[in-house]
Amino acid sequence: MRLLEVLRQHRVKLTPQRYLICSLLEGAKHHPTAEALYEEARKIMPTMSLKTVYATLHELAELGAIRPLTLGSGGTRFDPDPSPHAHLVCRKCGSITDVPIDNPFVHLSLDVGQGFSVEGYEIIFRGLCASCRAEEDGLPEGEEQ
Amino acid sequence: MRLLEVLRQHRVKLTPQRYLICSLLEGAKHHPTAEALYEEARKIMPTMSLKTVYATLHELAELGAIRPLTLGSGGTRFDPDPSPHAHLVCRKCGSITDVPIDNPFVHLSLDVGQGFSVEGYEIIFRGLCASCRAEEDGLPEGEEQ
DNA sequence: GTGAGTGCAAAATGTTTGCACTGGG
DNA sequence: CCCAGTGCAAACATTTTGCACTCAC
Repeated sequence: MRLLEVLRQHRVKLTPQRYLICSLLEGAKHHPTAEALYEEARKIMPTMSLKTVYATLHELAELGAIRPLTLGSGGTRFDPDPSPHAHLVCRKCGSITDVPIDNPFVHLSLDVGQGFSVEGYEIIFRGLCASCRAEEDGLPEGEEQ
Repeated sequence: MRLLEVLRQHRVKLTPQRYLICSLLEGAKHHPTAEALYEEARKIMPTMSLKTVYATLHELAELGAIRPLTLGSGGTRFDPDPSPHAHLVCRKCGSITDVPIDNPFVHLSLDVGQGFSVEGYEIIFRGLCASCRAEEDGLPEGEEQ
């Protein structure tokens, strides 16, 4: 498992808590919050503390193994895939979908000028996902989020 | 004034508080926080409440007149320029600089596939600004952020 | 008797918990 | 007010240390 590998390589002690958090993260398809991971973890290890979840997520982020995403509402989310990709955020259902950066739709140069040396970047597309769009077009009734 | 125009067009009542916040925003060169606007506003209207500042900023954002930026630390910032541009965020001094999107360094298509209809996007480059880079290269002594 | 190795408890180290608190919104 | 996230001290787990003991030679 990738995340466990990273911890091992950095001589971080592999406690049961860290093990559990890593496996939940790795299995998580889409960008969970710390709170969500905490709930999941408690189903398996009821004594798990929220603090530990945060601590572990910060460790993993520090090591570059995961990416924290601040998308504007509802707390930081964590992306178990640290490789470059953009995120599609649906304004209605809040879903977050990945888009590879190396596709014809997105192109960035790391030389942005102004003497700025780029170390990383984030791209967020906001809008409506396919299913919410269908809903909004199809049945215009009570479409509050 | 652009922001006032937008409020008027949407039949939002033009209270003295909203008027003040709009003018401060419009004058602000670089991405103030709600807190900063609040401080400014109180110099002129000492009874202004932080709550009102937030409310007004959210209204303006809702109408697409300004852009909230969640850059990961130090509170949400508000960009009075809603036109497409990326942001360079310096990890050392925290400065935020605009980069036009329509330059050779950045290119995005609004058709990102997956049935997602893009309504807006954000691009954040993280790294070191020119002056912090000079500092870090030049005098390697106590370069903690 | 001596050196290699074992058992065990105390000490040290590192981790987790729980709760109170802060600060943004 | 509410909620995401943090600080802190106490609880806990694991590793290391010191030392007394055993056993083979």
